[in-house]
Amino acid sequence: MFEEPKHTIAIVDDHSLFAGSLEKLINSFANFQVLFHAKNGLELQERFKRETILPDVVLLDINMPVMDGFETAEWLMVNHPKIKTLALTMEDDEQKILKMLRKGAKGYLLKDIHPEILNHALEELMEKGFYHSEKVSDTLLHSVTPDEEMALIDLRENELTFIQLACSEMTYKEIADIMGLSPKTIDGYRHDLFSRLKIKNRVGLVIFALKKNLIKL
Amino acid sequence: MFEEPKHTIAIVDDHSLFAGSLEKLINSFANFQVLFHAKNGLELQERFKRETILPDVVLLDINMPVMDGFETAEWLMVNHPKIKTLALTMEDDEQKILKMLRKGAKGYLLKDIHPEILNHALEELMEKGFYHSEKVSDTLLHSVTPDEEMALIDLRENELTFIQLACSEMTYKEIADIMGLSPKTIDGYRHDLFSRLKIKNRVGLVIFALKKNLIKL
DNA sequence: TTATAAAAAAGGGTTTTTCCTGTATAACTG
DNA sequence: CAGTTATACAGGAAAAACCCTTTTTTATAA
Repeated sequence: MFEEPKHTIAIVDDHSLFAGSLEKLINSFANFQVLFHAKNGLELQERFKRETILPDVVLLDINMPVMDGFETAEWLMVNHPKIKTLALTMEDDEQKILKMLRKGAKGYLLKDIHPEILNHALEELMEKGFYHSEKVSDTLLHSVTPDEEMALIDLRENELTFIQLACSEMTYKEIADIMGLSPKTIDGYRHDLFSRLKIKNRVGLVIFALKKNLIKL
Repeated sequence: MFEEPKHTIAIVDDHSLFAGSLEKLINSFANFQVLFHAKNGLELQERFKRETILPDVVLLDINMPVMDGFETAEWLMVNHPKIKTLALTMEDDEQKILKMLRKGAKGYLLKDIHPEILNHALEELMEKGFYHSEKVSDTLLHSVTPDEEMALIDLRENELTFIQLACSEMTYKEIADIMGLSPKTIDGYRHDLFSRLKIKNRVGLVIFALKKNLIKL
């Protein structure tokens, strides 16, 4: 019987227990095997320099200490466009999913995963070149269908911080103090976001943040 | 050589991949073995009814669909006080850790775990009766008074309507119009509720309403 | 009917939010 | 280099939110 060579996979994940078991799981699949395992994006880059054989797929966690999933995905897209990146994360934050896809990820999976789903995702990824779970499909639908341009808005780090703080009972002055910026700058953030998000006041901001999972209750 | 009986453990965790590998890991420990595995608190209860042998330890995830970690910990504390509960979760949310400990958990571990740490935690748990990771110890120190559950507040029909409208982007003037009341009356509602609910502004009101399910997103 | 308690309204004040228009500066671009 | 863009920041002013106290209305029960 003809034996097709297995697709190789690199895991980039800081969670040692999870990544360890993930490796075993993947190696049990018929068509896939783990090539190596890196703790963060930087380690991945180093491995790429040393290794002669590169993986077909990179399983990429978003939350990593040194070089996070976004940076790593971007780096992979620029430097190794043929390698398929499958984002893997706890969070079902719509913003993050979209951002990850824009950074070049070919698919997105929540870590709360069943073995069969992972296998299916990998198969799809190799066959069709992309994979999206149901949850992600929903997200994409919501962003494409004009549920207003709300979904397409990308927030800078400062803006995200501002929103999260504005969802507390702090005054803008207090927020400015915490963020080490002038109250006038904060007011600029506020005004800018209000018009971009088409909201009228701080209540609107809280509702936006909740709908987009930018804050937890 | 004398062989000491292993301590038994039940895992309550919705994440099948994680829980599965956790089980294997625990079974590899010298003094511990997994007795069974439940997907949520309800399933745990059912198992407890059926089984004659109960576990020494319950590894309890906070985030579960049907009966979450808090409820389950509380139920265990009331019905099986001898069983030690070790909370296990992604989130390092201070409030949740404290809440979990108040619900009777004997220890708290972040899921991002190393095998040795888990083993150590379990050993400590059996020996000393409790285990706290560094992070949790910090949290405990910082918490002077764990804020009590929001007191049960009874709202009149008008107040409820006001709150619901105030959770939109309307101004108080507009709310007054809709409710057919003077803006000054509405201001009275606002002021009264702010002091009763111990909140500082409208953001606080939205958060209260969401926590109490007075509004949906 | 009258006492009284609660709800509604108002008066009058301070603070915060919101909305403009505009400047300074560094970073990027052709 | 000049021109564009992005970010931080300012002043001023109107609107809304917030706070405290007092008065009127309304309901209702002794």
